Amino acid sequence: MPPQQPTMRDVARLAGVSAATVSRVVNNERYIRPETRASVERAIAELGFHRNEIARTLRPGQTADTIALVIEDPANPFWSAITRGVEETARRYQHMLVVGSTGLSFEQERDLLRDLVRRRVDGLLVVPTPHAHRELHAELARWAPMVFIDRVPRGVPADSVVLDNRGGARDAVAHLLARGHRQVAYVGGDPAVSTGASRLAGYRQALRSAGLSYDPGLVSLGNHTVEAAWAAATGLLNGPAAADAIFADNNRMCLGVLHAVDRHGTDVGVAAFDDVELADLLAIPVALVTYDAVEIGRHAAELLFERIGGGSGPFRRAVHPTTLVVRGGDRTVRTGSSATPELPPPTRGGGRVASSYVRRTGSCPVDRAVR
Amino acid sequence: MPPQQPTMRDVARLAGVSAATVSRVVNNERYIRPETRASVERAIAELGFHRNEIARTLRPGQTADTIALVIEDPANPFWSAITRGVEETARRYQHMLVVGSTGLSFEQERDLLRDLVRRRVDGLLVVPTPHAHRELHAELARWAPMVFIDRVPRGVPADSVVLDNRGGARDAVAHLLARGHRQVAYVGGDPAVSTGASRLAGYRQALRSAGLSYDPGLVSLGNHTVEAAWAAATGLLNGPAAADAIFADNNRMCLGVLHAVDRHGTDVGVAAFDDVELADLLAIPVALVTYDAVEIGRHAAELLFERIGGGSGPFRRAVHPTTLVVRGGDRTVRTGSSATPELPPPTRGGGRVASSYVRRTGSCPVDRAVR
DNA sequence: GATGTCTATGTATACGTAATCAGAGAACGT
DNA sequence: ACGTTCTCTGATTACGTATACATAGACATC
Repeated sequence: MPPQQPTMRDVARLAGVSAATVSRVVNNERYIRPETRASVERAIAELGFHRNEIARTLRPGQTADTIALVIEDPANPFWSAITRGVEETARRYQHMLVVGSTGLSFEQERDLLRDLVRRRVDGLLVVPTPHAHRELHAELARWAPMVFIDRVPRGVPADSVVLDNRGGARDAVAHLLARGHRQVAYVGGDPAVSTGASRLAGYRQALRSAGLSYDPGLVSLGNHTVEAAWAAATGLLNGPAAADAIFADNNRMCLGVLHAVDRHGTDVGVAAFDDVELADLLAIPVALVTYDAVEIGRHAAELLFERIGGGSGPFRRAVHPTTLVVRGGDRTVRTGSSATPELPPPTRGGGRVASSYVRRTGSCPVDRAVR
Repeated sequence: MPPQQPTMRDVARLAGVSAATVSRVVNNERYIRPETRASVERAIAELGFHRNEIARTLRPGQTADTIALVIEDPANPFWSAITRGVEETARRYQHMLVVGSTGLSFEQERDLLRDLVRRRVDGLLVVPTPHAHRELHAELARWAPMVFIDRVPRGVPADSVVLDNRGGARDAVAHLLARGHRQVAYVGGDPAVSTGASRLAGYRQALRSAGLSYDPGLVSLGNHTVEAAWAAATGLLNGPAAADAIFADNNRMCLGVLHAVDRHGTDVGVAAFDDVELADLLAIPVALVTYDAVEIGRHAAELLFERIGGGSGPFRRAVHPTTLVVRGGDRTVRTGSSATPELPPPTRGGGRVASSYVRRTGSCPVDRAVR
C-alpha cells in the first residue's frame, strides 16, 4: 500500500521554512524571496509533494469542484453518449465528474444521491428511477442544484432536459401507417418509466390520427432487455394479434424486435426510438427516432453549471427535438426530401423523412434546445 | 444557489448539546441517553443535516473511498462496457467512481491523473494514452495504486488487465485465409496505440503461418474513426491493392469497413476486433474477435481494491482471452462446432469458430483471467 | 463514608491548507 | 534621526468532524 503523501509541513521542514511559506509558494503569491522559493520548490520536487485538494475544500467558500451524473446503465449507448457530453462539459468547467448507476432501483438511487450530497458535490445530473419518491429529490435539491435528464419527477424545483418522446414516437408510427401497415404493434419496457408512457401516448396519437382504434392486444410491455423484446415481438407476429409492423420503445427493444422480424421472414415494418449502429446496413428498412444524445448531456451540464455559478432564473424544461430517419432496406430508394450524399461517410446519411421540429413545454423559455 | 449545509455545530446548538454529542449520535455510539439521542435526531431532521464526508476524510487514517477511471472516450461501447464493470465493482466496495476521458491527449491524461492524486483518490484505473511518458505513471503510482487497462506502459509498477490482441487478430485473419481469401487487407488506427501494434503483429503472424508474405500496400493506418476506415477500405478495395478481404482493427474501423464493403458489392471477407451490435443480422458474414468487456472492467477494479486493501504481492498482468465469432451472412450454415440454439435470444448465438484460449504473459500468475 | 465502576456529556485538539495578524528588517522620504 | 512604506516570513486560527481526555453524577461494593 502506498505511503502517506507528504504535507506542506513536511515540505516546510525539509526546506527550513514555515508551512505558511510553502503555501505561499504553491499559490504563487507575491513577496517570496527567490532563494526561499527555490528551496521550497526543491523540497517539493524531492518529496513529490501534491497539495491535498480535499483539505483545501474544507476552507470556507471553497467547493470540491465536482459534479455527479446518476444514470441507469453506463453500458447502454444512450447513457454513455450522455455521459460523454457531460464529461466533456465538466472538463471544460474544470470540474471532476462522479458517475453512479441505479439500474432501476430507487433504493440505489436514494443511497447514491444522499452519499453525493454528503460529499458536497457542487451539482447533480440525475436520471430518476421510475418509482422514485419526489420528496427525496426535493429534499436534496435544497443543498445541491439538480438537473434532471430524460425523465422529470413532478414538483421538484430543478431544470430538466428531455426528449420529445411523444412526438418522436408519433412520427415513427405514422410513418409505418403511411407505408400501409395496419396492425402496428408496440413493444415497450417498464410502463412506470415516464418516457415509455409518453412514447405509448405518441403511438396512440398516431393511430388516432389515422382513424385506427387502439388494440391492447397489440401492445406488449415488459422490461428493457433484448431477450424480452425478442419474445414479445415473436409472440405478436405469430400470435392472434398478427402484427404486420412493430414499433420498439428503445434501442434494446429494437434489437430484439429486429431479430424476431429477421426470423419471421415476411414483410414486417419496423420502427424504433433511439438510433442503432449498423441499422443502415440491414436488409429491411428501419425507421428510427434519432437525436443528438451527446448534446443532451452537454446541455444538461451547461444548465447545471449555470446554477452552480449562481444563476437563479425560473426553472427550465428543455425539450430536444427528434428526427425520424429511415435506415437500411433498399438503400437506393428513399422516402423523404434530402437525398443521401454519395461520397462522404455513409453512416450519417439516411434520408430524413420528417423534418426535425421543436416542442416547447410550459411557459419557461427553452434555451439551447431550439436550433 | 443553495445555502450552506448545516454542520454538527448547528445541530448541536439547536438540540442544546455539544458537537461531540451530535457526532456520537450520528456514529451510533454507546452511552447516549435516549432523550438526548431523540432531541439530536429531531434537530438533524429539522435542519436536514448531512454529515460532511469531505471533512471526515481529513482525519488521519481516513480515505475518500473513491476510485477513478481514466479512459479514452466514454461513448465508445468498448470503454462504456468497461465503465460499467468498474462502476458495478466500485459500488460493491462502497466506493465512489470518478471518470475522466483523455481523447488521445497525453497532456489531458497528465492533468487528469495529477488532479486525481491531489484529490487523494484511493486508486486509479488507467488506459494510458499512446504517447504517455512513463515517468508520469511511475511518479503517481507512488501515491495511489494503479491498474492499467487495455494498454500497458513499460516499467511502471502496477497491475494490468489486457486483451489477447495478437492472438485474437491472428485467429480472425487466419479465418479469412481459411475461407480462401488471399489479399487480406488491414485497416487500423494510430500505430502508436500498443494494441494496434499487437493486432498488426497477429495479422502478420497469420499471414506467415499461411505462407503468405507481408504486403505493406495492403495495410492502412490512420485514426480510429468510422470515416477514416471507410475511406481506407474503399481505397484498398478499388485501388491497386485489390483487397479481397479486410481485417478491421477495432469497432469503429469495423463500421467503416462494412459500409465500404456494402457499397463495393462483390464478395469481400470481413473480420474485425471487437464485437458490434446487429452484426448478426447483416447479409454478409463478419468474423468478430469478441470478449467480455464488462468483465475486464470488473477484473481491473478487483485487482485495484486488492491493492487498496493492502495487497502487496508481485504485480500481475492478466490477459483476457478472445473468442472468434462469425456473425451474419447465411445464418443457417455455420462454421465451427457448437450449433446455434434455435429458441433462446439470438443475439448471443453465433457459432464459435475458434475455441477460446488463454495466453499467459510473463511469469506472474494470472488470476481471474483463467477460467 | 470512602472508593471504584459505569454512564453520559463537554472540552480540547488534530487532520492539511490558506488567510489574517503580527513582526522584523530594509529602503526611503523628510 | 525618525517615521513610513515595502518586502518577507512566522505564528495563529478556522474550516467540519472524530477522538482523547476530563468531568460529573449514579450506583454498587466494602
